[in-house]
Amino acid sequence: MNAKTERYHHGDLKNALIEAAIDILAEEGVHDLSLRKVAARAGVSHAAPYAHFVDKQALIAAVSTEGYHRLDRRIRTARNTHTDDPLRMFIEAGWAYVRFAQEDPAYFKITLSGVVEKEEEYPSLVEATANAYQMFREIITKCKQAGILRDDPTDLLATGIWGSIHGLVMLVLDGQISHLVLDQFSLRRILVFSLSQYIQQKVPVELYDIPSTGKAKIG
Amino acid sequence: MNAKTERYHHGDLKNALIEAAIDILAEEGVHDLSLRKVAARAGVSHAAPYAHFVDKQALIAAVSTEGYHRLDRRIRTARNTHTDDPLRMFIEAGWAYVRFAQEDPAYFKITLSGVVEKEEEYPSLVEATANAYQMFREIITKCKQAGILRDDPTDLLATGIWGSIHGLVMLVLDGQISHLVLDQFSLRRILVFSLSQYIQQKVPVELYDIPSTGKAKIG
DNA sequence: TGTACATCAGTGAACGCGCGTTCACTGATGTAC
DNA sequence: TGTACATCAGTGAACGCGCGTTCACTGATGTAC
Repeated sequence: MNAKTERYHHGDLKNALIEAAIDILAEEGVHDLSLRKVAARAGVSHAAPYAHFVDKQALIAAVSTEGYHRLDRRIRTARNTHTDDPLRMFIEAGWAYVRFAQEDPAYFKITLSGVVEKEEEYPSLVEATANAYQMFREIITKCKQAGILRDDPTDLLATGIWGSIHGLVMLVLDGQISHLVLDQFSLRRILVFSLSQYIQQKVPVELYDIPSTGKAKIG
Repeated sequence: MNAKTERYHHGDLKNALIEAAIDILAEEGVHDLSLRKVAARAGVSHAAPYAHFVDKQALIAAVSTEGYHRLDRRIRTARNTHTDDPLRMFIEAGWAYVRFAQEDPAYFKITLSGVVEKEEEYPSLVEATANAYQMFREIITKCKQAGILRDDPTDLLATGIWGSIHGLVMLVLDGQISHLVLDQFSLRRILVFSLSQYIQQKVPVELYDIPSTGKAKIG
């Protein structure tokens, strides 16, 4: 199916439009996202999107769905990287959420800020959100089994922890956290501090540092 | 100064415009807030606001400032009502935040979502945010002294706890929390659960219930 | 108290803009024979 | 392989709309004498 690219007039306008929208979000923000700009960026006339989306809402729903997929993929990667160390898995999963938000604030916000009004009309969006939440639940279950988290109801833990991470991210993105605070404590540090309130054992100091992407190890 | 109402053509258009904006936020949401609607609602022509605000941003900054004042007032009330019971004070302060957001989601969002771009140009807004944060810090300090909270840096505690409450609220307002979860646990219950992660003693069960506004007491 | 003038809050017409959406169309591709 | 037709992705003009902002003005209030 991928080989079909460029087959028709454009080839894969639908996905090109989604990508264009994501680019605009990254470069100009939520308030400058319009169907006309998306079309222009994809190199088609401003009426072309209507061949693929019934209206603007539908495009946004598609963008949001893709956002959940990407977020899901990132957290899943963090989980799979640390299957043998649940504590680390827990923290890196949260950190993946923070990084996703920081790297593309407008995209993160449109994905998670419930801009889509009638969510039930977009089944793939509903599925994407459910999948992401389900994976998050699995991480929590694993941590409960490992004794990292207390044996509280998973949904209660999930909601509290998600809220903790989400709120921290939102406050930072919206410039609500004073520089006086952010100069004292890195975002990573604040995240680990928040998460450690839920953790039933001492968190090793090295987890307070942002993990390097290289493979170098000391010792 | 209050007696001056109705003195001039309108009397107190500046504040009337702020109130009109708040009404529109409550009834129509953030996306339907325009200078023209605000003016119409206040009963003046659409150019009249320019006698009091240099542009739309300035009006929004004033609305946001007033939002911080109201939020501040609510939390302060919760604090003053429970000076002799720090644990309760802590939880009711958080609950005041949640209630404020729930009662007027759009107003809460515009106040806390950093819509105002050049915040430093609006000193009274900066002052309002600083005051609210300062009061929150005081509550936390009091709880540390009472042994309710651990002796971590106040700013770290403040940021973590604020993030916890804020994230929970945002996820609920944006419809991200599944009904399957909200049917199991009330928002109050989730809030107390989140806060109790920070609390260094057992939280009495009755705090899981929403406090009645009446003065009736059992026993 | 009365008149002349200054101040300034609020008016109403006008501006240019970008928006979402529609519609008759064009023209490239796919399909039947 | 070649022709006729159907399909449908993309075009471009047009629509009506509400927006933020400006500007010359009006008319009520405050002030000086």
